[in-house]
Amino acid sequence: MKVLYNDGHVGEIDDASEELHVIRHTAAHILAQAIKRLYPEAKFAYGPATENGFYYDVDLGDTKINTEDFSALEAEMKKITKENLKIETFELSRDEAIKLMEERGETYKVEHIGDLDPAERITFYKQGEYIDMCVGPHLLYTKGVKAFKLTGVSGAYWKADKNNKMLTRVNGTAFATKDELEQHLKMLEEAEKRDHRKIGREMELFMMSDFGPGSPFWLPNGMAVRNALTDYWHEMMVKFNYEEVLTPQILSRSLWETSGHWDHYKENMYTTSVDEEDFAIKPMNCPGACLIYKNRPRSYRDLPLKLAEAGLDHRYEMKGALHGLFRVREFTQDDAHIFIRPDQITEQVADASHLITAYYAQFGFPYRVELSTRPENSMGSDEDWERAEQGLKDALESMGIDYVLNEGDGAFYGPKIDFHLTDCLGRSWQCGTIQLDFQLPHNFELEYVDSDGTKKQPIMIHRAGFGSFDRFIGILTEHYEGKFPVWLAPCQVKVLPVSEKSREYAHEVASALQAAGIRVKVDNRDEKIGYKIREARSLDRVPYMLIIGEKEVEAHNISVRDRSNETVQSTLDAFIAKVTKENDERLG
RNA sequence: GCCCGUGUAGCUCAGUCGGUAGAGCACUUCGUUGGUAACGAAGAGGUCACCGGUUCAAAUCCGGUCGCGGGCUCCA
Repeated sequence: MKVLYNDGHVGEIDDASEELHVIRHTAAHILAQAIKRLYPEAKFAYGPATENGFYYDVDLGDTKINTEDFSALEAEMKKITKENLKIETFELSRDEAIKLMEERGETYKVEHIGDLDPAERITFYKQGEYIDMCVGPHLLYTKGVKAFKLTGVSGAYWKADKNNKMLTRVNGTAFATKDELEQHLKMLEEAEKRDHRKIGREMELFMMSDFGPGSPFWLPNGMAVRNALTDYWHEMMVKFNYEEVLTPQILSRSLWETSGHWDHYKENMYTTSVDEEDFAIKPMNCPGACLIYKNRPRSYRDLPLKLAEAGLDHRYEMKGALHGLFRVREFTQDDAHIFIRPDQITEQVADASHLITAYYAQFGFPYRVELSTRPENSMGSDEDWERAEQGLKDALESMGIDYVLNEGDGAFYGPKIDFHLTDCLGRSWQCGTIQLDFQLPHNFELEYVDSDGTKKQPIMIHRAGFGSFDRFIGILTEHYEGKFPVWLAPCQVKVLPVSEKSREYAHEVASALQAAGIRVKVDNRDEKIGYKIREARSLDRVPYMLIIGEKEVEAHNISVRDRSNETVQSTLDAFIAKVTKENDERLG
């Protein structure tokens, strides 16, 4: 595909994702041009291509745009592509650029020029009457944007700073072809169908109440999933040689002062006062783990000390940020704190990585890994950081894991590895994280006696695999569309008597399943079999239905209908063996 | 917290110009005893989110609060 670079030369790009980026960027300009035609008072801020489309931030004064205006806006954009305007580029000196933008009333662009490095070239793109300051590259003609759609309007702060003015952000997406756009829109529809808030209601997994915004209530079915996931977690903790602990919910202010949370995290913490002393409900589990470490003297022989905690944390999140199970105000982390000697970094980071990748293999999630290194304003010595970063790299390389390096993106207390899983719709979620921490061992004056008898400071690893049980169940719900694998399904087998004549036998069958540790329910209602099947399928999403009628009573067997909607005859014992085996699948 | 939108029965939604509410599903009861994705009938269920204002009269118009949705910001 041919593109126009900002020095005026026409180049060729052949990478599909780069092409898409240019198409979307040009679409953003076409959007701005259309906005300017319909709203002449509009002033433009930024209008980039993004991962999923493009947007333009615009100041419309007191005018409001909403989705009802989109058809007019899209029609104007369509018109601009049909006009097939030639896209041209030119360069101006700083003063000329400011003059041009001032003439056109583009105050945000003028401010932007002021923020640029004085040495930087200032280039413009022009199509018809529309001129935008832009580094490009762009398409050669507006006709090159063949498939686009406006997807929403929202607010966005100028320069993403909440102290600045709120601008109007018009979001859209564009693709190389109409087919690809259609496919994308279908994916969004599919995502809506899988929304865990909708499925959670249908399957009665969890509920929300206005009495506790951002705090899920776990209903019996959701609790069954959660317990199954927790059982799996326990098994993995044993397998990976962790010891499980539980630390208190409410701890004194002085602890949070020591950890630094009182100074740096207080606005997210719920605080209370008892006996004229300040307390806080824990937003994290690490300070508690540090106290356990300090409970007695530690030897170098005790390390690594691997403490796992399914810790319930409370964090005040801004109400606009709350979203189903994905973003809540109380959640249980699958947390762990690993206290190690400096020589154990590589080995223990690799161990934690093995655990996290084992989780993702269990659920069939592909994943990618990012390593974030020392930021500015970090604490600790150059030597510590270098050793820690090298340790993380060595661990990943020893496992043959490819990773993206984010220079300067680490926490102030240490470098970290993030695991981003990809669900069945191609959406990415950061769940697993491994963070090295020099700060808390320092603040809490943690130490161990080394082999030479001297006291040394351990390094702490924070690590989570699911992130939180709550959010992970939300992700799993969408990933499986509620059709959980047998071992996670809230109801594993639903027994459906055809009529009253087979009820007694149905209950016998159910009792046998229950005795075998299988989660089973009987649909006793006075309804026709087709009705019961429909509900078990579409609402409960059960892996197995047992159809029990007079034929089964007589033959003393069962009819098993699975998710493929095939029905087979089986003996009860054979079916119990099959389900039991599937229930143990996670143990492998 | 900010921007935009939104709030009517458990769920999904109608409700015109202001005249104190409707459907389907779910629920209850009765009838039906059925064979692989919705059996029939009847009944019950609502301070129209909440508070205030305008009006003879408010689900409807206005203001505020709260919740929810999509974003921003932040994040497990």
